[in-house]
Amino acid sequence: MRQFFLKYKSPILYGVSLAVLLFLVKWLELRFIIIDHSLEIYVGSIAVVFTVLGIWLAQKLTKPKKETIIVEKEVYIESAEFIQDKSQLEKLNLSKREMEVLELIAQGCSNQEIASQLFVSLPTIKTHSSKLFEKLDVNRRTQAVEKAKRLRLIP
Amino acid sequence: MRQFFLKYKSPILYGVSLAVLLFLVKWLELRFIIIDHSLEIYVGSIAVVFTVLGIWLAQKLTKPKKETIIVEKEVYIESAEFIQDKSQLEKLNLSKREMEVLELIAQGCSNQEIASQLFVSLPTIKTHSSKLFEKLDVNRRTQAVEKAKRLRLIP
DNA sequence: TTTAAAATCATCCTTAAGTATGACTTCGAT
DNA sequence: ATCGAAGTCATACTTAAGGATGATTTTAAA
Repeated sequence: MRQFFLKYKSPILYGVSLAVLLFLVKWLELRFIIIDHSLEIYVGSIAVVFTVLGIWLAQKLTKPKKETIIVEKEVYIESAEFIQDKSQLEKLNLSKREMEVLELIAQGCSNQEIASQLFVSLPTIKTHSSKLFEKLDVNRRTQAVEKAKRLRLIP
Repeated sequence: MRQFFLKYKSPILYGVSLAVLLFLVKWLELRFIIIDHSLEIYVGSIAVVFTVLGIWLAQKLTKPKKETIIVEKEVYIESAEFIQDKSQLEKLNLSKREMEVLELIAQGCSNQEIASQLFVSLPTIKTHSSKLFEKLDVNRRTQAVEKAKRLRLIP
């Protein structure tokens, strides 16, 4: 019994409301029909009552309108590819040549090998690496590699 | 003029609708009042019309329900966890001490620093690193680090 | 066009790194 | 108990790396 009521709650309420209203209408009809010139009041009341009923019905029956608010949530994904940290690169102000030398150092090349690969002399590479170490605030190539990887300058 | 209409669209529409309805009511009043026993139809029509009006009003006036949608924004980070390649480790047959030295080399430590950290002498570290390089088939610490990372011996 | 940064090369010097070899100890496995 | 691997330390030597300084040339920007 209770379950039945709960299940058909809305239709029952609507039915009861309608019955009450119709009774009210009939009663009003009897009351006001005998009083001349009061039809306007009667009709106005009906209008108001049924407008309210309509509003109530609409709120009961229609699905609530939705307004979407988009919130961005950061999801961390481990990536196979390497993404260079451009901001760090700017901060450190490494020149193109210094960056090349850094990459070759990271690959395990000796200064002589780097010099050969870049078609310059050994002292040139020494100068580059010295300035590189200064900018990275290190004093050994292994430290430079470790720091560069940590700062995401190289893979 | 057009802007004014757009701004007050809803109130204007409501006003017009109301005027039309009242006119309709008046007209119906005149039509039906002379026909006896048709008051019920008249009142019923009024009820239906204003119920519909109520529904329409409710839908116009109800505030939309806010719904938050979380959008995932991808942020790339380097892999959090490191998985050591045990099979490679076995193949290379690196001793415990050699592995420790390798890790410290990768961190950018000098031989002297490694010696101090492991509480042994500098020549000992040199011996270890020499054997390490031999096993890794390299001849510089930077190459050792590069190869060890490539073989997934160290992060 | 001038100027500053980048890139090049050089020299001198110091230190770190790497190679080779030998010796000693410890410890687990045969 | 013996053997070998691992670990330790030492010496001597060679080479690479790093630091300091100066000079020249390119190149890009003010």
